[in-house]
Amino acid sequence: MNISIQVSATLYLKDPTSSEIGLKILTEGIQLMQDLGFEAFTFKKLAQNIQSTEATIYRYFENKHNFLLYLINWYWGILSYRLMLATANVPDLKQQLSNSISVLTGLPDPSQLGYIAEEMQLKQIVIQESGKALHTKMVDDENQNGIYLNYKSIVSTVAELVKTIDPSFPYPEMLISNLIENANQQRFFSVHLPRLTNSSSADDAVESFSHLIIQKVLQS
Amino acid sequence: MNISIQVSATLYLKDPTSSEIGLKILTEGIQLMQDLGFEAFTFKKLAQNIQSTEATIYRYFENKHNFLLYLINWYWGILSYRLMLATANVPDLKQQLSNSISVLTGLPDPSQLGYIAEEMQLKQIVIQESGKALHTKMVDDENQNGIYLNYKSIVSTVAELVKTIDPSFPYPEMLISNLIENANQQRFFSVHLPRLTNSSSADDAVESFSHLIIQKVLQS
DNA sequence: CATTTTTGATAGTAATACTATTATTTTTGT
DNA sequence: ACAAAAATAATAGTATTACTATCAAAAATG
Repeated sequence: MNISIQVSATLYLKDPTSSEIGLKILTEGIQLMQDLGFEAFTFKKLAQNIQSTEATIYRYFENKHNFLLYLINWYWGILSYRLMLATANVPDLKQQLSNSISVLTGLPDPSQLGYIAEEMQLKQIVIQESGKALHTKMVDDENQNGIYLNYKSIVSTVAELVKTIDPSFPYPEMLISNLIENANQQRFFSVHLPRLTNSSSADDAVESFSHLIIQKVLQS
Repeated sequence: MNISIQVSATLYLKDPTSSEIGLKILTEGIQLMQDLGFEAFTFKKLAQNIQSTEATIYRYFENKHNFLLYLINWYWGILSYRLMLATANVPDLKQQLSNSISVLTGLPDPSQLGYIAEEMQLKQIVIQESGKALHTKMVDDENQNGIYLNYKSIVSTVAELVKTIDPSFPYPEMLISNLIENANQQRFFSVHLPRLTNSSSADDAVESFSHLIIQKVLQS
């Protein structure tokens, strides 16, 4: 059975998970977004890929910007869910935090609890494209529409954990959002600008770095 | 007298600093890029702003993507220069590192040594738009053309400092590129998604956070 | 001051990001 | 099973963008 992940309803005109063709838009859209990148991705090309028409896709999504936001929101929904699983029934707060950092900065593993098939592809899209979705003149409106609630709730949850463990630490939200953003950025660097990082594809330096920062920076 | 900042020659067709109209493209272009954002910015609009024509601007820059890369490269050139100034004749390595972190993560100050008029505007553009320049299918080619040399050299220089101070620290490049990227990201968050950060516009929490990380993470 | 270079003015093209219309197919409620 | 409603396909059309091309006028230069 599939777990339903919440995606803000302001992001679509018609719920793509409610029909065959909607699901095809999602699965083929993810693939095409990865293959072409956001700028070369068009609804026309996607329509051809799924043997449908532009007009049909436009009935689900207002434009490709909103489609990208949908995918990103979906990703944060998945992470939010995995975060819950990873901390449930863990009595020790420091262990909860450590598990959270692994979920947020590590690589998803198909054998992991709560793994969702699309997660790896969505993560790639978040790494490659999320800056283009965020750094727009529309951010403030979109934020008001609750588009970033999933993300903000993740940061807030883990930052609360930090506050409980070390109430004297002055920048809990900054610390967590930094570790999340850094993980994605460093994974991008390791592929395209390896001189800017110490993350090789072999070991998971990004995750280790994150744990190290937490361990050194928090008093307990 | 103005200091000349090196910008990679592969980024322009004709050096914009070599003519009146070229300089106008730069100064008005920076302004318009800030006002409109990268997606709404066009050479046509810029041409109208400087009472010239699209064709003229196209003789200086191949397209707006390259124009943005030029601005970003210019910014890293300025930082690179300020980094040199801030560490010259400072005997203590730890003080050199601390000064470097201030240059890279703090806000420029007009009364500061080596301040360049355009720096603040360029910084804003880097914060808002640099993800769009970087996260493209062309990164690898552009990297080969030396577009990122300024940035890589900054990271490398400061990472070397880290290595000298604490040879046991395993992720020096990651640490520095993280602090640089984080500073820009957090400044964006503080304006648009304040829940994700602890940076208010009043104090400079971003810079303090960066110094704190360095201090806690390195052994000396 | 003749020549080269640069710019201005204008036109044109292919692609993108949509909107609109109507016919056809699919779904659904009874 | 069938009428009504909804969804989709097919097609056309529009404004804008991101350029390229051409040629005359102006400016710089040697």
